[in-house]
Amino acid sequence: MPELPEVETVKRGLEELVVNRVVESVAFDWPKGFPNSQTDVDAFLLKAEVTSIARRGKALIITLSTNYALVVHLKMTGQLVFVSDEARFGAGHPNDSLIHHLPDRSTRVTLRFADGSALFFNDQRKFGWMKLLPEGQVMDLPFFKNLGPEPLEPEFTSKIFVQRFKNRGRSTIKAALLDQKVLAGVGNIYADEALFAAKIHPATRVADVPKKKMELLYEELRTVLQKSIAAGGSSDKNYVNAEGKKGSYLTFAKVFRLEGKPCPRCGTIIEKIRVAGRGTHVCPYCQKAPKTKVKE
DNA sequence: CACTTGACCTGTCCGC
DNA sequence: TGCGGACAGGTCAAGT
Repeated sequence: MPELPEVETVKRGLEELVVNRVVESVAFDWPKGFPNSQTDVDAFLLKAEVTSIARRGKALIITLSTNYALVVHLKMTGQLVFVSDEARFGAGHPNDSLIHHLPDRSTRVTLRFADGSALFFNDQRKFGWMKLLPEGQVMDLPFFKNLGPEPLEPEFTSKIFVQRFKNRGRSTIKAALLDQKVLAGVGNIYADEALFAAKIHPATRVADVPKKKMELLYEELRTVLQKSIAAGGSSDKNYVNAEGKKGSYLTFAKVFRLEGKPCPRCGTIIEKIRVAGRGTHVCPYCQKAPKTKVKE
């Protein structure tokens, strides 16, 4: 699921909802996704206060007063959902209805706070993970090694963007966009949307994309990511924010999951093909296929 | 090293 | 209705 805009949305929600809360209990039985020992949890998570929330790429970093941090990756179907204590917070809280549904069968870890509220880590497909480790060791996790720059940072210029694709000339532009070593945070939805906006066919070799087009792609990618954050991200299926609510970006999407519908720019029917091993949405007229034919 | 493919899981949808 | 297969927002390891 979550790509940069979705994870950013969750991050902002957690800042509002869980910072300053104190962990009262932890329920977990998922060695693969949350491998920490009970001893670690007791020592560094129990009684800890949540001090801040950060995002790097598609990962969240929840920092604790114990100088440990919880690092969370939601992968395809992960959710971090906060639920208030109905009795304490009163009826009418935005997600009161969730109280009666969570935990559910996809709940892998439950953090209960001292004030009666709770944070649920749900993950239907169990691809996600959460690790508790000293704050100073967070960036040593394999996930953060070689992770590319944040595309929305002000210092991330068009020039740097173009440079990141050096040595990737023979891969398709879509595969390169999805490669977290090139850029952090882009996934299947925003790769397709940005390539459509820049009128680049996803199967084009990087070396065959003119510099002008790369510069346009830079602009369009950032625009798409920003618009999605403003819309609270995309909810194709599982994604919800920290209040359990869906994002609305897909109502603005131009090609993603719109195969069979007319292109909003030219009316040609949008096609779904396979590029970089992923389902890929293109307008065959706006995004001219490269000469070297790729299997569809 | 650059690049591609399959594996990791669970659930759903589609065709027979 | 039942069953098999393909597919799903992401990374990894292992292959070429």
